[in-house]
Amino acid sequence: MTPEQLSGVVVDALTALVADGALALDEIPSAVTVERPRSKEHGDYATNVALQLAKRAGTNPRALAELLAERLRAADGIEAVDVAGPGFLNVSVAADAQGQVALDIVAAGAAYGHTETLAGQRINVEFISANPTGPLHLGHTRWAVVGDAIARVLEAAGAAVTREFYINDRGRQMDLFGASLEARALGQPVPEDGYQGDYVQDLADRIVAADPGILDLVGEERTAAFREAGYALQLAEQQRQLDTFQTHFDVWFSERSLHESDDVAAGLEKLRDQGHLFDADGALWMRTTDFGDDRDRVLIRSNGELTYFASDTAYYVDKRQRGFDRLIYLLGADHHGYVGRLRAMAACAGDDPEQTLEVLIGQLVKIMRGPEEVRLSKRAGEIVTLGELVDEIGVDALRYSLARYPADSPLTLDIEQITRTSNDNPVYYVQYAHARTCRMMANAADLGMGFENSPGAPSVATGEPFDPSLLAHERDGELLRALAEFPRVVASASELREPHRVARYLEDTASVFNKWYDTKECRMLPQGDEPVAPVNQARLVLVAATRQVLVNGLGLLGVSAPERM
RNA sequence: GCGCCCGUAGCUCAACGGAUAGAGCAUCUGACUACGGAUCAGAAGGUUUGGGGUUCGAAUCCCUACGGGCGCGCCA
Repeated sequence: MTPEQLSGVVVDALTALVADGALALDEIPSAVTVERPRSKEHGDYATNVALQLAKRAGTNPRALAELLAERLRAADGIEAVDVAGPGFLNVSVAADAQGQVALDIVAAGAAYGHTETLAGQRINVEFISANPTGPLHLGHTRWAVVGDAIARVLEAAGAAVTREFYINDRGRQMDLFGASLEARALGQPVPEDGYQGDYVQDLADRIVAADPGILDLVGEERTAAFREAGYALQLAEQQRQLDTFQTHFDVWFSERSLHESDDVAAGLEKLRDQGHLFDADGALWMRTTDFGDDRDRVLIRSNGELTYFASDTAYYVDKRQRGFDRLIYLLGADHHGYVGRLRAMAACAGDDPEQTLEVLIGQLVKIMRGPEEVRLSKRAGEIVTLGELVDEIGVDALRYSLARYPADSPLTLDIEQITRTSNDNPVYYVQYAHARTCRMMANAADLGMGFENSPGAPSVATGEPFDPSLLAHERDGELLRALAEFPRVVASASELREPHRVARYLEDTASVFNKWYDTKECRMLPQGDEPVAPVNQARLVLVAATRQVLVNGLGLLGVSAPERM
């Protein structure tokens, strides 16, 4: 029995109590909170429903709990119900109802954990969105992992998700980039505020090597040629890096394209229709203060140039016109000042930002090498790049290490620790547990254990179908409860946009599995010359279910699940 | 000055308002003729920064003080 199923049983019991007149409740909830208790003494599942509803029902929590307990004891699949503390209901599930979960998981396969909670929603997730003027760095790396994992989790909850990368390929930074490349190619010092890193020299050399004629150009034409050549190379490099990092975008959206098409004009027109634009001091403004921004914002400067914010506004309108219900932006903490004007801008465009816009602020990452902080200084050209991190740490360990923390908390990573291939790094702990399930299943197959066609079919070795009531050991129950929780973890990770919950859950589940494995009474394979018994077959289904959960969970984080390590 | 984020074990971090605040690392004890030991069992480590409040119940919500990070351009 899964938590969801138990929730349904409790709701049925409430409904029956109200129908019988034993309980006065104006509204019966459609679902109740069911938790996996920390302590084993509190049963398989616990619910606080009596504490939540007592006041509304005009009774005290213990009395309501007793009333409910009596009903629940009579329900199918429930072994025992206790009332504890201020009014918690602690429920023990019958072994066969619990064991059935393993079979359900194996039958669901890759779909296990998927829900329909966000079905029908079209969501755009924009993340990284770097300038194409240099390598992706540590900060981008965190957003690559978190943004992609959020997208995966939203998909698992049934949403239609588009991953989008906004290329800031317009404006002053691009021009500075071109000028920096040109200066390097000519052996001149790079301009004030230009790009300093060694990679600029490398790029300049590659550009000249590919097109020696570029040096014969003059003036702005030459600067622009360097800018465009550098843009192409850097963008391709970013795309290649993200590809090897298992982060794949559906849309690479160029800021320039907004201006080359009519999008900016159309976006401004829409805002004008809504009545939130005005002229002052020779510039065009948006009255974002109408919607809580702390100052109005300029869209067209008095010199006629469009601001970055004008692009962002047009981009927002464009996304909405492409049919997205909800736009999620992942921004670094250094951009949090931008949130207010984004929300106000959405409101100026006639939307309710509460419904259409969601800005997730990610905190910065500090990186250590043992006791030493690895200093990042873009000005001095010292940056830790995505490529370097992948080379040193590996895709799986790097992704996992960044995915297991909430994005809104500052993070310190120790390179020495996460490169260690021991259980210092939880990614190997989870992957090892998965590899172990694979080896066990292979061993079982060697003994003729296994199921043909479907796991409910009679076992090849015993001729008996899976009997869920044989998974009756305390450790079996612990493992089943952990596995049953997965869909709920995925759903909450998607609702809260917190994929780290999946990682924490996987560590917990791997730990429960390892404890189960270490329990002598729970051996899956027969020992010595013993024949294969139905209980061995039942445990094989449990192992197969564990493997499925670990595979599905690692998949949500974009981390591989190797069969051998 | 105003605004946002944060403060939990020695370190890095968990904990949809729930029961005795949990993991890993580091420290100390144990289990290897093993379904893969990259594992498991155990010890020790806490006034959840301080102080008020809200309620059946607060690390979590509100107020406040202190400490840390970041942001407040007709820059991008």
